[in-house]
Amino acid sequence: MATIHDVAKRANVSVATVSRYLNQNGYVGEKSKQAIERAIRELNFVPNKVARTLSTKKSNLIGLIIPDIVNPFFPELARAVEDIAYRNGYTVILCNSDEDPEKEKHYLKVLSQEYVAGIIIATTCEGIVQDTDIPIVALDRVPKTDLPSVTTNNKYGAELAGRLLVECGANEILILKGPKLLASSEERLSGFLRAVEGKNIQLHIVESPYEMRVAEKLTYEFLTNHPSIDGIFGSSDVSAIGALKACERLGKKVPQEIQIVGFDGIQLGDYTSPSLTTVAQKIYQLGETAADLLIRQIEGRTIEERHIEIKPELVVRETTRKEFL
Amino acid sequence: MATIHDVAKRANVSVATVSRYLNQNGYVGEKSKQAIERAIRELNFVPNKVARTLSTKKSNLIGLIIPDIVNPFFPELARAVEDIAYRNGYTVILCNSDEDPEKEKHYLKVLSQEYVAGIIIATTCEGIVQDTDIPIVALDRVPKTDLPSVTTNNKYGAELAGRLLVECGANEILILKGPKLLASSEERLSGFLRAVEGKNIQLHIVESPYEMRVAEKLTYEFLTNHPSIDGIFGSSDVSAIGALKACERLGKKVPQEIQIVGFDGIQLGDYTSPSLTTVAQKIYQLGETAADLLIRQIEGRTIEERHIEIKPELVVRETTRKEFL
DNA sequence: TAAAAATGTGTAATCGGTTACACATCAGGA
DNA sequence: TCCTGATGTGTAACCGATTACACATTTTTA
Repeated sequence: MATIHDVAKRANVSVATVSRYLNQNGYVGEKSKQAIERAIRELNFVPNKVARTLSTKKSNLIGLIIPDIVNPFFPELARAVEDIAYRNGYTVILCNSDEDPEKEKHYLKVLSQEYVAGIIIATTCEGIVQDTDIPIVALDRVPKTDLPSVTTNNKYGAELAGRLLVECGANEILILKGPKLLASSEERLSGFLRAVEGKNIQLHIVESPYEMRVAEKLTYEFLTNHPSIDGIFGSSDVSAIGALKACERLGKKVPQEIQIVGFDGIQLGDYTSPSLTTVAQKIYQLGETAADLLIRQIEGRTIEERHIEIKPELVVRETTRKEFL
Repeated sequence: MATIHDVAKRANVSVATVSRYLNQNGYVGEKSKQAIERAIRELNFVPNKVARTLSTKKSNLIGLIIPDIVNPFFPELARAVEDIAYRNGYTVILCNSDEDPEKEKHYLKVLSQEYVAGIIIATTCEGIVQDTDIPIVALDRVPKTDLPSVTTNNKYGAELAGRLLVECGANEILILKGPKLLASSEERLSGFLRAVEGKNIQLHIVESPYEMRVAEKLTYEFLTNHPSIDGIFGSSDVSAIGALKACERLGKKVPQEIQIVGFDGIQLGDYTSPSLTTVAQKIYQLGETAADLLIRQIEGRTIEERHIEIKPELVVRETTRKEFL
């Protein structure tokens, strides 16, 4: 591999000049420029990023910390981040935290050792992030700190779900609430409640983790004891799909006997039968926005908004009835 | 951030000694060791990976090049790779190639500029990989070169699918073959054919990309013209699920009127209704094995097998009939 | 036309590690 | 007792870039 010194020698200039040419800062005369370009071509020179990073203390790497890429919400997010990174000359390091503070800490450490240019973190991270001067953007789940963040307007979205179920004639609704730890889960609950309050609807609230099997089991049990339930709000699509499975097992017709609305808009919801009506987060847009915000920060450009909220969108599919709309 | 020099000074030894201590090579006396440990603790010293990489020309980064993380096959693969990497002190750089040779080339270049320790590549990559001395493992799709590889035994798997359809009484089968470019697609076809040949079964072969919507459309049209088809083999789960959707739209009962078998074993197949019978690749194991093989190579350990094949497994769910088994 | 500003370039230190090599000390075997 | 090999340590070059600073030349400006 040719180095900048080889190029300099061949072009009969100093390394400083080559470096200036490469980074397009400082002055470089026309003649030198030509010579350098020629030398670079002939030597097939590619600048060494590691050396550059060591010197400038800033790499072209972006760290992406998410709970688990296998969770269907995250691939699209990761993809969006990667796309934007790619377009801006950055590369993405993928970190699965499993929401484990130890792993989070480990990755934060590793990433800073790698001099990453910035970090996007979509995980609860209990105030772990603080010490560093690396640009960070919080995604989807805002930690308590006041990091720049990109989130979905959960309350608004859940309200849409609530209104839809009400309009479609649900009278007794089971809410599969998400884990207490997640702020988003509480927001969704409160948004939903706001939509249905005063509508004379009977509500049941069950807390369920965002795992299909568990949600299925909980719903199955609950529906067995409360057969008159005719509407379910899953605080995540995964729970909603679990609920859908439970209805199927119980022989309850969806949407005729029970209507279901999820939240998230993961691809999966489009492939179930019946396909899932849901409040779709604009996942790609979330990732895109976060990456954009991060790169802005990295490059020291001005940031208009530090906290960006993206409105989700109701996607009416087959687990709710159409006749009312 | 403290450097190795700070540690050396504080421990009253030379940087060489500290470095030896850090890397556990060369001799370090007991006294020096104690002093160094103390200094490291007091200074909160963390070695700078970038400097280390520059010096040794080898980082702790592993590049993972896949077509698209959004494709449901890859998150689990990526997760497996990341898990193994994590356990061995490596970190994963995620690259989506979209099967685009330009992007592949770009990433290969970037990764080598980053001095990645190794690369796992799951993409067609037309002989692009060759020049380098970076350890590489081909995953899932073997390029023509003789890179170490980890693949699913596609022929065997497709044969299982064929046998199952035959045993379950299918007489006229539609094969949704994958893209010509993919070797695996041809292997699956040939495996399937081997299983059904001589069984007096009528076959139709349609080429379909691994995209649900397209597969759905193609199947819909084909079934409209060939209503007597009673079995479908999707060369990927995604196509099979598309086919399932098409059957649903046509009012064909699955598995009573048409039976469907997919290939891949993506999570999605478990959540459709009816859930998809499929030949499941051991996706996690594929990723695990590839990562393991790569790290072995990186660390210069001996490699028994350069080409590892993993047998897939029939997962009988609800798109095939049980009574025959 | 002289001073000031802009342009062009090179030298050498620096980023933070690794490691070849030289050298010192010490134990054990002949 | 002398030699040999193991043990322990430091000096300084090196990995491949960036960049502050000094200096030379050319162009503007007054």
